[in-house]
Amino acid sequence: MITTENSDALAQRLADSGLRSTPQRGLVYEALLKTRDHPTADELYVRVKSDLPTISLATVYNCLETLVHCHLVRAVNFERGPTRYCPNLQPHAHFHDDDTGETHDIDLPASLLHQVNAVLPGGYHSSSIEIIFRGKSPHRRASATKA
Amino acid sequence: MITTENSDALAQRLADSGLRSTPQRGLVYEALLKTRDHPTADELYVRVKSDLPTISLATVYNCLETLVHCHLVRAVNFERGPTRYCPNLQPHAHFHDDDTGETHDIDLPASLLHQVNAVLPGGYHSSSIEIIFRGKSPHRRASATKA
DNA sequence: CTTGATGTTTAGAATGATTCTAATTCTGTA
DNA sequence: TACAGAATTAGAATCATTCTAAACATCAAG
Repeated sequence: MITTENSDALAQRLADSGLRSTPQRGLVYEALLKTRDHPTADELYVRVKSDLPTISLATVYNCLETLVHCHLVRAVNFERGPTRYCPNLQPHAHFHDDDTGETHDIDLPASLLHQVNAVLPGGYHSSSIEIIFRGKSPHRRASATKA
Repeated sequence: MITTENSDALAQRLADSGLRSTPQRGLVYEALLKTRDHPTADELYVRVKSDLPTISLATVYNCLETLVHCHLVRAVNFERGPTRYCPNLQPHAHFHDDDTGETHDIDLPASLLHQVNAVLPGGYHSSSIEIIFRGKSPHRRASATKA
């Protein structure tokens, strides 16, 4: 599963960001490519440890951060930090402003939800759909307000 | 902002679930309705404390869990638990199987992403879109596999 | 109106993922 | 070879959340 292609891609992407190619980074990436599941840092740590017993959990975290930064890997965890709550029960998406950290509600027409739901292959039944945007929102004032 | 309507709705929903209406639950709900932001449990704790100084953080968590359970409040935090990583760079959504805990990739046509993006009001610019489904997926085998 | 049974709240301890720190090791280049 | 910056490491620290056990409140039955 680890191919010269993948190794090269990794080395190339790292170089693009001015970063070094290291065994640890290679192994973490390799371990990730080897499976179709969505492992946690801890699970990867266990898997990589058999090849490189001296690797530390912190390094696995570091490598993952690097891989995400190089756009070779996607972090499938949506919000870092504490859970937030809202009393808005209408179907809506959330927009996270990268600059201010604010979360805004975005109304979602029912028709769009149907269309999104329609991409599910047969046999899948969703009880909820969560849509999160991330980016820049229009500022009302010069200074940022909270959350 | 706290109206008889809201109080009644709360009492009603609680009753529907066989739960009691308590000052703590009322205050947490009220505090949540009072603002359009998306407060954390900790922020709500601070706000509610001025009305009921003896309330504890654990109670705020409990009340929020109750409100979510009664469908009066939505928890805007997507994944509890550790971050997961995937090397699939194609645009795709994630489907969380409620039964097995597995995460499956769902392909997303570019056209759908454009449509989703189109719901953003003017001035919003998203750099990423995350779509998470939750529900039941078709089982291949009788027993569940991991993650 | 007493007595349970059960539901709630509370403070503080425990958990668990992640990040930080400071020391060590490595690598590429002068 | 030797230095500077990058990377790794182990372990401590952080922080949101959950757990625990005890105290409290409330309702229904006698």
